[in-house]
Amino acid sequence: MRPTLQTVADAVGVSRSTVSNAYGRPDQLSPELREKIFEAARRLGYSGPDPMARSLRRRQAGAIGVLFTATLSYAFTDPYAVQFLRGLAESAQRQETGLLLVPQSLEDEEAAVGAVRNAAVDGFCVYCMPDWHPSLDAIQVRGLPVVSGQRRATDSPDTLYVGVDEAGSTRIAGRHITRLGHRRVAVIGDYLSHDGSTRPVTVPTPDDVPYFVSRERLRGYHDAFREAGIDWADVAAVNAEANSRAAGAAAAAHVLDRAPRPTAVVAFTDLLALGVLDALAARGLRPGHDVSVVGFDDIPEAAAASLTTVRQPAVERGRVTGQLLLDPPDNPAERHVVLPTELVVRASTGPAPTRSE
Amino acid sequence: MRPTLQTVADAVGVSRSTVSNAYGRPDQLSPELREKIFEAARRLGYSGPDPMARSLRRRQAGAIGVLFTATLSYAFTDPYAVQFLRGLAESAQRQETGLLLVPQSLEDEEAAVGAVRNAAVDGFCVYCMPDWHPSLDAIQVRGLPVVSGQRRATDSPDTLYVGVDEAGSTRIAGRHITRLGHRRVAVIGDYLSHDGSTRPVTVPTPDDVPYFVSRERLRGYHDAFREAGIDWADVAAVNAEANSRAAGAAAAAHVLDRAPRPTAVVAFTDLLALGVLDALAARGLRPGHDVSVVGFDDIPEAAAASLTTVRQPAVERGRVTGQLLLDPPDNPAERHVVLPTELVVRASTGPAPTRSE
DNA sequence: GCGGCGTACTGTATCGATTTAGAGGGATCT
DNA sequence: AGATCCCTCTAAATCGATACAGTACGCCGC
Repeated sequence: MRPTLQTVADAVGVSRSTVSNAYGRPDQLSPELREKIFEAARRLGYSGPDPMARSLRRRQAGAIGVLFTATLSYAFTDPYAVQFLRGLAESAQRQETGLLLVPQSLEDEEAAVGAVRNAAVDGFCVYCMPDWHPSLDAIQVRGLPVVSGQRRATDSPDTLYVGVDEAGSTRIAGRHITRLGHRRVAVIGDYLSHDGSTRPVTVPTPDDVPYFVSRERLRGYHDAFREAGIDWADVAAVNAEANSRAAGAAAAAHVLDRAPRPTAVVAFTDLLALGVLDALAARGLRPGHDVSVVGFDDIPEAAAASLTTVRQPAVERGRVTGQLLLDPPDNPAERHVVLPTELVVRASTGPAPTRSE
Repeated sequence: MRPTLQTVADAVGVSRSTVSNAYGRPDQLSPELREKIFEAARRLGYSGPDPMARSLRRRQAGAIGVLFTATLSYAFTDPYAVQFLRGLAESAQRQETGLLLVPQSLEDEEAAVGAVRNAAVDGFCVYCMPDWHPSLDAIQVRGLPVVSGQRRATDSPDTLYVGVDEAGSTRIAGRHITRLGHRRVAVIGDYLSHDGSTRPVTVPTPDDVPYFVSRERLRGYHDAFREAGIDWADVAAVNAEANSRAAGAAAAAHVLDRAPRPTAVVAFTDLLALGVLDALAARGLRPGHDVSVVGFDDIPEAAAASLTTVRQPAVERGRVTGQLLLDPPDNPAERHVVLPTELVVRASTGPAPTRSE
């Protein structure tokens, strides 16, 4: 049988409490006794208080849960997500806390909810989940601190928020496009529709989009385009089945190969925008010349590809998320952090071509 | 006070056990009663059995711990690590298990050991830790299943292993280099010396290297070079302070800027090799022409950079690791998995230049 | 009418620690 | 000498659940 506190206590001839104190509160006993206890522990092969028992008793898990869309494995293929996690990990490490990646799936919602309910964590970080996903409700019920980068109408007012002004950012990006003279534009985004296939969709108004981030980003573009007198009905919208380069390219095909080709394509993420660039390259079209392209995030690859994009502080966002989660401030003002963004203009955007085709 | 099993049991008028069964063993009670219990739970805001209490009682945590060198955040900057994690995550998800990233640090070993001791997990995956790190011993003491990609003399024979034939792989890469006629070669690797700065080091024999993977990779090159009649004392070795592109470039500077410039540089990872390519570019030297470069891993960026490298199955390695961890086979033969590697020859290697400088 | 059996549920011990109040005893102060 | 205090250490309650043995009860067959 594996040794427990009791085993060690008996061996040394002290009480269980004293052994516990030896590990957790060195000031509660004499250094000699403490050393004697450690000695016995070593001899018996006792590796310190059992983490689960300790968690139960102290009512804290020493980990924060991170939710991700789609398969857990997907999280690692998005450079933006990776950066975000980096920041989060930094904060966590400072507090001797681990990161528990909670497997989430879009297909098997039951399993996803189960994972949330069973996660031994002190708080959750919601990274990117569509509004309708039941895991979000399951999290609420757990009653733990939650930091989210998105908002839903049904969210508890306790939910902490760390994000950016999504709509404001894309509004500025949209104005950049319209000032360059573009009037035939297309939008490519994930979660534009509830059904996740790559195909053109009709989005009567941004309010219809079922995922916060996409909704807000669309709203910004919608507003900017309207300001410039563009009829929303003329703006092509294509849903991408995933936030990946390949899906971006596939979505781009739907707008690039059709009669009046748009002169500008705005994408909701850099990964999608890079896919659009791939699609342009495949057709011999010059980015920023024949077709302007805008992304979002400013991942490292964006600079290399000369992609105009909205920069948001990925690592910082993760870091702040971690801080809020591990030590939630009481002051309501501090519970809602909006980080700055910046439009980074590169070569992928340029004046609208004067004559088409 | 938050509701517990007891609260719900009292509300419905049944025993605690029955409520527990309602969640964990639906076959133990009538569907009607089960529904009644869930109804009450919902009404009371009970979100299901407490994960920590459940973990304690069932003696299983529902998570596996992943250790990484250096700061936890570093894990995400290495594409190879990301791929590995992807595979691991896939296996874990299949068993409804989460991944707990256990913060490890090289500076604060105390904290690192503490993190290992406190991790509520069912097993550990050792990804890349220098042999001397005390966390490795701490893991042994925990007595949980461990899958490692490395071997130490002091490792318990129970340790599961998933890896590749490191020395065999670099031996083949080394022969590739010597067959191309290279005789002045340099080696760049991390953990070549115990002290982690970027600088030339003297490594009398591969056995002196304090980290399994580096030791084995060095051994392969050592053997290949000796086969070709190269004097080991003439092989320049440079330690890289980290497994990063920047460190690779910095290390390369030490060999490229010195009198008889090597005609080939072999690096222990693709990340380091990409750094070497950067260093070549900065000096106007042509890879595969003036200087040949070899990496290891075959990360996605390697193909884009035309880097000759050893391909090892990253995702697969993660996947197998997960399987072994969650369901350790009894058969000793299956507890030791060696995955295949392959030398991928690209443009970064070519015949040794006929005359120097 | 009684043994045998299956279903549906209960009671109790247990998982391994932490915490709080407090006991015992020597040193210090008055 | 007596009161006070501090320093160590102990005892008992508690954290929230699960496993297992056991009970109650209805039903079947002979």
